[in-house]
Amino acid sequence: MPLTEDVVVRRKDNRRAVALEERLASIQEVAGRMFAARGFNGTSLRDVAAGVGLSPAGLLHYFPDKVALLEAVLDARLGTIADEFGLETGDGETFVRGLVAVAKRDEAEPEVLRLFCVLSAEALDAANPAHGYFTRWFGQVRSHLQAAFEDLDRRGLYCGWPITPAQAAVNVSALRDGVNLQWLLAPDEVDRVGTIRASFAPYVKLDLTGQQR
Amino acid sequence: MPLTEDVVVRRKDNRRAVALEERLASIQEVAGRMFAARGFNGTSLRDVAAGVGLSPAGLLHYFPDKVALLEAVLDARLGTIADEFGLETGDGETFVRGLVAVAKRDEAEPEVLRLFCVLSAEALDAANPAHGYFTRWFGQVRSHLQAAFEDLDRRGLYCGWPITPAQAAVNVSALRDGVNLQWLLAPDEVDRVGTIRASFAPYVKLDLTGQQR
DNA sequence: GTCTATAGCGAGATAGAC
DNA sequence: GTCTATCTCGCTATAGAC
Repeated sequence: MPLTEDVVVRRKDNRRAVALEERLASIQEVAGRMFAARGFNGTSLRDVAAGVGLSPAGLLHYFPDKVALLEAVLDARLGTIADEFGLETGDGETFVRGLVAVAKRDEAEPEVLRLFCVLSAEALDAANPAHGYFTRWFGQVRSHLQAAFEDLDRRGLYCGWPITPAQAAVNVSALRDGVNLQWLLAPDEVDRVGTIRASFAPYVKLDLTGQQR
Repeated sequence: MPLTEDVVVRRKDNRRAVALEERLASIQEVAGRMFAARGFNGTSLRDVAAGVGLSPAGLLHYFPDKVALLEAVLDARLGTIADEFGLETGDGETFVRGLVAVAKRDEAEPEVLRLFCVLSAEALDAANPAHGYFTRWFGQVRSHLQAAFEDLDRRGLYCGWPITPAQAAVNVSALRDGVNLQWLLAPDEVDRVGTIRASFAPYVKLDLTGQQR
């Protein structure tokens, strides 16, 4: 009976595929933590391999080289954030509330913030493999934020004039990045979430003090 | 005549001392440029040595090791900024105007901004030799800014309430750092100086549009 | 799929000649 | 004061056994 054989084979393949996915995910997580702590340049394949219980050569079975590993980490971490909080809906209010919620949640795992801070600074060098990635990312954050403010303006919920939505987008996103850096260096002296939440106040008629999610 | 001999010797020593100072300064400048471009971890002593026309061993005649070189660079670059624009006077208005002037001037040489961005992100790692340096630096910027706002408040020139001078200090300094990062990645899309100047508007009754210095 | 072994490079730092 | 030579180390990546 060829049908049965087919099914068995497919199940086996599925199990294998799932195991592979899990392996890839756990490598990415370990690598992400280490990149966050010591940067991309400061982290060796040996470190990552040891952290995941493999030899360096064993690790390179899953990712052809170090840059591929970096790209996988960035895609996994940043890609998730974007669609996790409904940040792609085009609804300005949802977007703004989503940003505050993300800010709150990130406080629980500062490694993601560090990853972001460290890698984006390293990526200032045009020769860095993540340079294009971060240029694109910052541009997207700005333009999404601008679109959100414009959407709110259409609904009479934007109160920032004469500051334009475009300028407000720069202000809010820059303040966010800057306060991350300061908070990571001195968590006790900086109220990160409060600062981020308050940064919307001059521009948006929304009560952001409540608990979402 | 012992007097004459003494003078000759002292002149010689002076010439030597001056030459040494110049050598040290030029090494610091080259190292600063390279640290700004590729970070501390990403820059090798060989690179710096080549840039200044020495062998690696020759370079280490002037600085005992790589960390000493980093500290010299930081002291030279950041130490200068502080007293250059009267940022230590205790006069709030001078301080605020000085910050705007520094922002304007830095635009001409982005390497300093890059140096700052890259090294401060690397320094998030507690094991980084500049970790303490940057923790201190950010703290000082915040407290100086807070003192400036408090001074202006005493003179009736602070209009930020209910936002406290301390919160305003976090907001302004964080926005500054964040906009630096964004501007370095996309200079054409971000109006850095305008953003920094405008960041004071909600807090301070000063006309900052004019040209100082 | 994971290993050992190793090639090949570049790093930081030292020793000692000149 | 600056060099050459060298030590020792850690890194990325490859080759090939199991």
